[in-house]
Amino acid sequence: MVAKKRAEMVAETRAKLITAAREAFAAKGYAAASMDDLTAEAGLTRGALYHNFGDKKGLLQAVIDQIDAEMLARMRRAQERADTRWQGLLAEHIAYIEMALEPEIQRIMLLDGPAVLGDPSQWPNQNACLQKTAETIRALIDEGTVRPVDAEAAARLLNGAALNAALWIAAADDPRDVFQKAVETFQHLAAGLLLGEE
Amino acid sequence: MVAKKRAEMVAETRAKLITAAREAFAAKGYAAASMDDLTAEAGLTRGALYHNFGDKKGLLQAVIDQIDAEMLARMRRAQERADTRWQGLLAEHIAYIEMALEPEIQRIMLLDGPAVLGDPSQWPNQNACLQKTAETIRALIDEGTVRPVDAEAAARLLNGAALNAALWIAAADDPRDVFQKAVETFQHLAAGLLLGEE
DNA sequence: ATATGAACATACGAAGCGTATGTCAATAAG
DNA sequence: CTTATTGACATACGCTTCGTATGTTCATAT
Repeated sequence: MVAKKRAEMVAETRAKLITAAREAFAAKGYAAASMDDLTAEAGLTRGALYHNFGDKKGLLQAVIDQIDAEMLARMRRAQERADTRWQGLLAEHIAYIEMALEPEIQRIMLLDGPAVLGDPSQWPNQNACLQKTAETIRALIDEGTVRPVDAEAAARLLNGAALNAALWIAAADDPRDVFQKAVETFQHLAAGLLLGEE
Repeated sequence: MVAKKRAEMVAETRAKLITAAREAFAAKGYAAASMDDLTAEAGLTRGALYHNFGDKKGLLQAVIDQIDAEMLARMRRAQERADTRWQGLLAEHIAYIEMALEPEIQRIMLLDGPAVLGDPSQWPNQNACLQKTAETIRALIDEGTVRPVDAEAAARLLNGAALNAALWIAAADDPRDVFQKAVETFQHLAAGLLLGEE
């Protein structure tokens, strides 16, 4: 059955372009990645690109959506493996820090993405990672583990701390050593949200 | 005395270019800012730009150095006004959050800068804000207020949290309300670094 | 007085993006 | 079964922009 449905062919074309774009954006950065080059890499031309994604930013958006979904899945798995909900929250962020170590994620999600498309939390995707963290924090507040702070605020600050930790680690001479320090400090910070017995 | 020294004229040219670039980068973003346009705005041509700054990235670097110095001064003033060193640390970051509310700082320092020049901590300027925070934390550890964590790690995570808080506030419908929530949550998080009496 | 070099301006070439237009095949219509 | 239409690309074009190569002017050194 060589013949393929129309929709299948389109999906295949889009997938090839997104894959080529991921590699090009990760390797050269968004601005330096030529659309002629990356479409040729996928065996196509810019025509296919503009037809399917509108413009260069549209392609970046599609790449980001794909990566974001993968990140969300990994965070979810990390959280599910934890014993308590609180440890799940920590595990979630440690997973986030680990992912941010990958050059591809750094370049596309943390540097070029926000610069080109603006604040991630305003993305159509609604920033699934962030939503997920806020949800977890809400549950922790309800069960009395965490102070009654604003869940979204807490999620944003924790994510920001984790993000910077990742950037720091990535640029370090000894990533392993720095990773340890970052995680330790992160846990102390996060503990500031716990409901003490004062 | 109309005649100016050679060095003065050069400094003036550089200042005019940097000023025009700040406005253009802030208004349109780095990528969309045309060097023909911004040099014309300063009453010059691209020749002056390439002579003084090498290339477009060099000009961005100069703009960033200038803004970074201003930010450092504001953080220093905020810290000096505080009663205790710990409150100084908090005041420093609240000042940072406030600054990051300005579109100019957001666009240039938080979005385009890292995307174009890479990780801020690797900048020649050595990221004065970060160094300053780490220094303060070291002092707090020495005086026994803060846990003996890695000072640089703590500085990075706190800065990251503050940064994301600022981005969040900037995109909010009601910045004042969100600002309150962010600051409150930030203080809880930071308190996680304090040496408890456990 | 002349030479030299700094501080710009002008001119040129190359690359890249977006659009406008063309082509082909698949499906819908009659 | 024939024809019209539309989707899915490819090709061609113009415009903008960047970086460099080449002037040009003026101050300062000799």
